[in-house]
Amino acid sequence: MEELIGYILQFGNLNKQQIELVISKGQILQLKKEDYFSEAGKIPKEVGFIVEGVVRGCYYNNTGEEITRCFISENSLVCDYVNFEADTSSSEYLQAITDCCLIVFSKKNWEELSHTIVGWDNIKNKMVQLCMYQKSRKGPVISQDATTRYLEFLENYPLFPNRVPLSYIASYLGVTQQSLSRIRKNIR
Amino acid sequence: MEELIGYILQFGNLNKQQIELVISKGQILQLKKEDYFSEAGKIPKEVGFIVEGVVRGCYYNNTGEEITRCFISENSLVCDYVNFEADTSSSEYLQAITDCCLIVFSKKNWEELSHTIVGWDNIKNKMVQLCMYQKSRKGPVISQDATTRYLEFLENYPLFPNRVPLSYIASYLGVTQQSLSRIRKNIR
DNA sequence: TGCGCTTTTTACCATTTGGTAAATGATCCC
DNA sequence: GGGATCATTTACCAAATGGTAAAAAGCGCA
Repeated sequence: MEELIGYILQFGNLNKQQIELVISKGQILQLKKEDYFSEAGKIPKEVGFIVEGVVRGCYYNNTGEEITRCFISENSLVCDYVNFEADTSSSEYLQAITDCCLIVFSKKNWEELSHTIVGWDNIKNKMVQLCMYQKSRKGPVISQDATTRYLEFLENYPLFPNRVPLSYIASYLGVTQQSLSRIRKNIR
Repeated sequence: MEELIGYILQFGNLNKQQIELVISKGQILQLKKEDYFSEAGKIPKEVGFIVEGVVRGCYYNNTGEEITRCFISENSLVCDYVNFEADTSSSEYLQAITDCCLIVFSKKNWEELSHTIVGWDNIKNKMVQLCMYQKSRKGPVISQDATTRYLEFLENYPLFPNRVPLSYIASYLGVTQQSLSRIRKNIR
């Protein structure tokens, strides 16, 4: 749990008792590679924090193709938060792409923290908003060519090429597998 | 101010007195076409709500090219909110691309609403998070070809081609002006 | 109205990327 | 270990997009 606490304390202060309370509300969840954390068409039921592993956000476009929209790895929240809050159904899947260890909070427990810890809402919203902000900044830039997008991807996620299949990275970058394979070859 | 109040009440309830308080903290701001609402490298000082007009988010990439990252129009918040909250400097410009009428809240006034209206923080955070969420969903999809991106842009922003220059739309969609012009021609 | 300026369109060709298919490489399971 | 399955690379050609340049259209202003 230390990772989670360290993460939270970036956004505000909690005393020992409050930290204990947060810990008591979280549960360990192990996901196997390919397991879903949440699914398109369903209402997200939990907020997660990734202790170990990589999760991707993905959906199927109107031609049935599977598109990877984002990658989320250690020390980050994972949740379709707007739909979690509003009890509305999600439009994407959140899927483990390696074996993962998460700390998860049920909606009930997550809300109880708001009621019992003064200042929790402030911390919570800063966390959520920073996550959303970073997601929008770390993603591939549409006006760059595919090679540049891949090079920037490597800077943002240096370890990923070893951890996740090429096909996921290709769809994330908006190119075909073949093109990405060619780009890799030309870089060397 | 009715537009603003209608917008806010989507996210929670306020009584008449509270509505008056919100109104009293907002100020009208008229922007001329090409004026900046906030600038890269500076700390955002205000939250805005667009009553009339179109604003774009843009920045200069490492080759000095100007990239339009998003469009924001009527009945929407406009603010680099994470940097506004954290008093950190923004990485992009928010620029009026038509004459605009905004209602703006200084940081001081915005924070006073939190202190004086119970439940304001809840409303505020829902507004901000929905804005961030929508921005991430309305944008061009990198895995689609340029024609599809333009067609979806037209669905999301049907009136824009008449209101904003082609060059902004082109950089938003990640294509050159020439390509976008050709795409327009082929669609007809 | 006519001039100068900016925006948009068009044309040409070079380059990048996609689609299809096959070959190679890696992994899993029996 | 061997065979089946999946992931990645390579090749070939077609299609889409970019770069440069010039023409046409639109717009503000005297």
